[in-house]
Amino acid sequence: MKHDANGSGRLTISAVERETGLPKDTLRVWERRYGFPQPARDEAGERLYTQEDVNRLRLIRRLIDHGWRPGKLLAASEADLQRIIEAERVASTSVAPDGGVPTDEVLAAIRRHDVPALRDLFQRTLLERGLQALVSDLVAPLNVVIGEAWIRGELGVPEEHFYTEQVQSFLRGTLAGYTRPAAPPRILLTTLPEEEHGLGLLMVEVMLASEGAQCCSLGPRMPLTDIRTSALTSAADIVALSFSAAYPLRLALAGVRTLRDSLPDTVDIWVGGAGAHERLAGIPGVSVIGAIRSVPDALAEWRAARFPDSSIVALN
Amino acid sequence: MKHDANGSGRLTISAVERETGLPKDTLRVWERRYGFPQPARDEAGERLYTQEDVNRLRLIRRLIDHGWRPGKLLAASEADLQRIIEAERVASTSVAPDGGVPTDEVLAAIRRHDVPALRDLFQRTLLERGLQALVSDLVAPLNVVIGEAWIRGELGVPEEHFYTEQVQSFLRGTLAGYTRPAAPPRILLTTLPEEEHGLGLLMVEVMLASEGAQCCSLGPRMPLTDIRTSALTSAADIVALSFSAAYPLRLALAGVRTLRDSLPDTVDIWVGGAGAHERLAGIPGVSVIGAIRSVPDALAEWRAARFPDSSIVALN
DNA sequence: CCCCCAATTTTGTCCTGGACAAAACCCTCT
DNA sequence: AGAGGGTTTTGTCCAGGACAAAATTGGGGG
Repeated sequence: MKHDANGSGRLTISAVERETGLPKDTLRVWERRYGFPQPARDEAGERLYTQEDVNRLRLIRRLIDHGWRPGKLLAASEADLQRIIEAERVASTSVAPDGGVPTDEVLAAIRRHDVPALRDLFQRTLLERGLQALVSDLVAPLNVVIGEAWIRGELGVPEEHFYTEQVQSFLRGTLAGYTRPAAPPRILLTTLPEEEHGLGLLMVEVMLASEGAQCCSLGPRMPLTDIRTSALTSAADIVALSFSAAYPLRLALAGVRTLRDSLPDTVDIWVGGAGAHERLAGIPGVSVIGAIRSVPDALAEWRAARFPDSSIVALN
Repeated sequence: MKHDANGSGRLTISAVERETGLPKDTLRVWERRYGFPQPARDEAGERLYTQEDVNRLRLIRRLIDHGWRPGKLLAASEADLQRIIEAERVASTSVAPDGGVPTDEVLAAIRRHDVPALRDLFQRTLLERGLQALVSDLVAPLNVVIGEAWIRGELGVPEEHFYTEQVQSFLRGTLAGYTRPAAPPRILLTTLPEEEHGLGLLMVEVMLASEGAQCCSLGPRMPLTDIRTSALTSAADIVALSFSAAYPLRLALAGVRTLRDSLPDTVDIWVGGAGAHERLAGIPGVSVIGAIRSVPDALAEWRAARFPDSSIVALN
């Protein structure tokens, strides 16, 4: 059992895996193929990375997530990397149209870790425009803006976590204080095991709950077999899954197909999020929710189909 | 790039790592040494584990976390394991005196995925006994009970997720609606990257916030260097870390030591949770919070030391 | 011109089997 | 009973080879 922390401030390979999210195997194969990083070794021949290595690896990882190829990045000099970052900055700022969202104000608050400022913004938006608008017109665009700021290096990991945490707290809090007469459908919300982002799920839950649906969220990272049993025991009408953009389409297709086959036809499957590709809609019994704002429509449609004459539909 | 999901329902080694939390290296060395698990192989010679394997590995992991030795467990027959579980049951039921916690009622509600029942219970407890008692006298014991029930096979993964999700929602909701005049200290809450359980963190946040401290939670899984920068930019007085029982002491020691070294002496470090071993208290400038109920005392102590004559202390 | 399909390169993950240090355990001696 | 020292257990690391999936490139054909 080797230890991680080491008086000299050097990091072992597992510490680097932890800090960067890059698997050990990948770190070793990069070293073998591209000569970077090239860590020192301790007496036992084990790798010792510098903090410098870690910083650069994080940057490289960010750029890979944004479509750059590892080979390029690992062969790149420091100057090359700076040029690439500059290119990214230009590309993203020209694309993002912030429709009425106080982008700079929010980014500043996040950088300051300013809890009250964020909560005020959410609270104000909630009171002025309502819960659904808060989610679809403020939180959803903010997510995009923040993702982009992160790529440009203007926000770090903790800032992103901080933001996510604040949004989740606020939405959950609002949800908790908000009860309506329960109406069909019963909806089970979760993500597949590789998907650990729970914010999208919560946003959907808010949209659904504010229409009176009975939501039961299992949180993220649920194994397929467990989703199945859970849907059956909770007598769910709909299973809602959320996919982030980073989720590989192939895995999503495979997972949703398997789930579809293992659930009765009476249970619908809804998929949403940036990673919910159109092709998922090709599977019978699976609906793709294109944008968060269209959740209420999808719900109304479901109700109209199942309870054509009921007042349930009129509820909304 | 091998894929995880596989039509036949078999799992690759990385899928098993994900499902059980056991590193690939460990899975391979167990196979080599103890002959379990002994997965089939695909055409390429890669391991394919069964769902059965995963279930047993999960159980074994739980028992290791409870102090059993891997060698025993991996050599054990199915009957041996049952006997060990039985021993655990006896030990746990005799130790855990459920002081007024409606254990059976809660377990039944969880099995039914009964959202209203759980919320009612929390709401009732909140109104009758207050927020801090809700956390320390209901949620904390329930966590133990549910962990034990899981070991005995009476609850599955989705049930545990469901419970966690409901508790988190309720606590966050209550917290969101609860504002007090902000007082020192400023506290940064998070967990180290290997620790993904955020419930303990939230419980601490509730205890602290209800004493008027300024909490800033980053959620779980924060890299060490980011904790450092974040603590500095948010001018935190205290960094609070949570460790579950499964967290290896060695890693906790190493992580906390590194963090301690990288933060100024004016910033205290508090560690709590079932994995917060006494030995962590040996590091100067690190306090171990033994039980969730002692959080308010620790806070009062901090205030008394920093603001001996201030009314801040009297606030509580 | 664009779209689709096949060949090629890139890239991440898996494999084996050996090694070793830290942790846990066990035994003895005070 | 507690401290100290030896032994066993256990998790993590290494090298370097292999290979399949993804991404890219290079044609044709509509």
